[in-house]
Amino acid sequence: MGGGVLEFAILGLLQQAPMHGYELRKQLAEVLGGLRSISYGSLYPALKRLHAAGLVTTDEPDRRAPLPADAPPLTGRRGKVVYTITAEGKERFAELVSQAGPEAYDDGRLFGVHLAFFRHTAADVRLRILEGRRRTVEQQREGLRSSLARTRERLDRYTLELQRHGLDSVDREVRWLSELIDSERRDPGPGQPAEPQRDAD
Amino acid sequence: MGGGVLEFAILGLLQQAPMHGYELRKQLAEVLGGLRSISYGSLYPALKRLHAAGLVTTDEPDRRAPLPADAPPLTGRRGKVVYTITAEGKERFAELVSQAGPEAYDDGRLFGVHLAFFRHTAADVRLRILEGRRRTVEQQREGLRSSLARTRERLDRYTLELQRHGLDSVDREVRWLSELIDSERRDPGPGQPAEPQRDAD
DNA sequence: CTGACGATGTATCGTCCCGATACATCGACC
DNA sequence: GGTCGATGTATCGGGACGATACATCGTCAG
Repeated sequence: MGGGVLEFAILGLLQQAPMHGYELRKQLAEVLGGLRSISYGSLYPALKRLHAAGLVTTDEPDRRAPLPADAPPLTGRRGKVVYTITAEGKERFAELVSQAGPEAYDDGRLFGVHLAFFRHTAADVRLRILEGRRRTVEQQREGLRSSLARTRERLDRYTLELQRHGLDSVDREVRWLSELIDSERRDPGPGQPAEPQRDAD
Repeated sequence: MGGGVLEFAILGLLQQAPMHGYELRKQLAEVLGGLRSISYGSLYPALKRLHAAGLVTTDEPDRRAPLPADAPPLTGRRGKVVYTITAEGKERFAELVSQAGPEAYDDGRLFGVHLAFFRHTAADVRLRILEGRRRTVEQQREGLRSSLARTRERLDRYTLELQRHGLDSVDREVRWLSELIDSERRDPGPGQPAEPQRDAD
């Protein structure tokens, strides 16, 4: 729940269709940045937590195979397990998707998941998340800049290059976000732009 | 030891001067990318492991203060602890610094630490690490490229943008590495270019 | 003088996540 | 009939993190 990046992403994928863990993992790798693929050591515990919380159900198929006593160890015949999102799960996902506070953009991974499911997000929330993310990254950039300015002389060439490259990446991220924001403002797409917001909690 | 990114970085910093944990943390944040600062929940366990392995010693100062019995709870008077690298620690650091295999560049964080301590690294090892890193990142780029080509139609605008940005970052990293490699080849700096390597362990 | 505050400083807890690994089934191809 | 690779479920040990508690020190206001 606290971090919960994975749970969020899993709910988002299961929203679209029920899936096996294996399939889930592949989709997850694509959605979450492409490089860093998710490990089973994260996935199955996350699914277990979601199941315990009643947000997904498992469609455990026939493990009623006879299995005669001639196979001594036989720790427990594995079967394919299909995970399906529950009504509560959909509710939770809708909640998560409408979060527009710092928790939605301060962590880059969480921001990535939000972005991946932006089509389930209202236009005004999208805009606030993008702007929040830009502010966060801009602050990082300022931190890096001043740190680099302070230590410029004391560092060797390689460390300097590393920092310069990092600063450049952050700079590009800001520009990328700015483009997204502009484009979002020009064409808000589906979702209410800045609606009532009267009876929010 | 397996991962051991932090241990490596700590040894590298202590190589230069003995330090407190607090100071270590600040320096670490600068060396390791600048953005992601290290947490105490990582730092102190790492120091404990290093201490247990005999790679650092602690200069625990006077905790022989009287402390009369009028302070009931008093879990155990904290004192500043200065960490100093041992001869074994220096040895271990020298080993780590001369690793030029996949473990040095497949993990980006580990590569970052290697780069941060490149001035302790022989010129030929530097070059092999940089080239290895470039190969790794190039493979990531190809993976991303083909994945993007495969799924281009099925993805919405935001996911697409995320992947495009990711691909762009990876692409820039390759170019950055290429510049470093060229520069390294033009001016190898200190360190033997392709030396004996006879009596390694 | 005193007390509040922020920087410095050490340390642990619960939890998430990861890499490695084991176990298991299935189709294809030789 | 045998092996290989893709599919598939699951656990283990350990590293890293955020939050938090505890403790010391200088400083500046009242």
